[in-house]
Amino acid sequence: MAPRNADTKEDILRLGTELIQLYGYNAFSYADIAKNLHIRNAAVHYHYPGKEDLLAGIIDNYMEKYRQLEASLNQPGITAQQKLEAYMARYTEIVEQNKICIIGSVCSDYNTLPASVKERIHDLVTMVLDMVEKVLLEGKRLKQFHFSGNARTQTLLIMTNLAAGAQLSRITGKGDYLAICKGILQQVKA
Amino acid sequence: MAPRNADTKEDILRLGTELIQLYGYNAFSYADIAKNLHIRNAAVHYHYPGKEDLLAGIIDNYMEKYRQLEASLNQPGITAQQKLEAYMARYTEIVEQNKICIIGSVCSDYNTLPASVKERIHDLVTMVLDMVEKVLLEGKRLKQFHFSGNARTQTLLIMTNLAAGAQLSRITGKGDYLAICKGILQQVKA
DNA sequence: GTCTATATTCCGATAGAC
DNA sequence: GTCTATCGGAATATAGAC
Repeated sequence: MAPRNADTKEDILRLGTELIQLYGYNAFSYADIAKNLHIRNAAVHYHYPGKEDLLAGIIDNYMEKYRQLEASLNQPGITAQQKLEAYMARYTEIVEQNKICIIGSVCSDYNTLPASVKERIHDLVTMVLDMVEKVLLEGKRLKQFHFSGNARTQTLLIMTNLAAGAQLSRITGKGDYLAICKGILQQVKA
Repeated sequence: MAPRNADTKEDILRLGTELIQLYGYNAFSYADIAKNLHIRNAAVHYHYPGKEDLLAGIIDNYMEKYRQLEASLNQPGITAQQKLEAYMARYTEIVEQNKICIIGSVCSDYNTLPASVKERIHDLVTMVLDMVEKVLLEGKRLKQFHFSGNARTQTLLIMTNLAAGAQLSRITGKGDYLAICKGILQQVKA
């Protein structure tokens, strides 16, 4: 009666996320997941009927994690700089594991994805950009940040630095990524 | 005696490049190329025995194009800003065709590629970064550019803005990419 | 240099038993 | 919820004729 492993679905989600970040959406298969979790191909299909369902689940889960991070940062006493650094730390963790962020990874395949998944990706990107923009605006208002131009543009500059910085570090090494992080903070420092 | 089409190899290279930039390395097949060029699967294998050979050729060709661009810019009377804008224009052309740059595209699959291809990608990235850094240094020396921090870091910031900017524009629209371009020039303007 | 034909492997997916 | 078994299709790749 009790399932052999009640968390299989969660395990698939976690592993799928990892495989996308390490090898890309089109480079891993249900067989890879089955092998790693010591279950059969069919069991994966039970939880996620199609690969696109799995991708949708992974993106939803990624959004949820971001929402949790934002909630945990919305506490009195946390400065805008600390919030920005917390967002940056997400990318740093990724880089340290030789991964890239989900968005950058699926972007190569974006034009091959069904509309429903594209929408989810769009929602995820919009959400993250809005979160960071809010932090930049807060920092500027409290004189903790300084930047010319509007907050939206500065957000775009920072997030593209981080996303492609993670990608680049895979090719040229982590040093470049760290230089980028320093450069970002330098630019907005009051 | 004369081949039906002496430029088949060139056509394959051009189309392969396009498919990588539009759909990603793992999302297109030799069948796609054959269909589009109205030749057979086997003919593609004749010119490029394996898909990795094709990828290697595409990267080599991409490097050559960059070398040509740099050579065409190394003429008296061309300002550093004009050079930088010429490099940026490459990305803008890509964005207008809903493509992303080769490097960003293959980065998702990087960990699945053979060492020989990884080295080529590394060489390409190194070359492009060096080219842009040279332009930034020249601009600073001639007081055409202003930026704090070293030229290498500024190069990393700019190139990650462009690479991920192209990726992002696929998801949120070209407006964000254009804002990024304006932001880049704003940052280095003397 | 391109073709036909085919080999092999893998992939995503499903039916039906347990 | 997981299994065995299997299907249809697509991918990479090669042999050999023209």
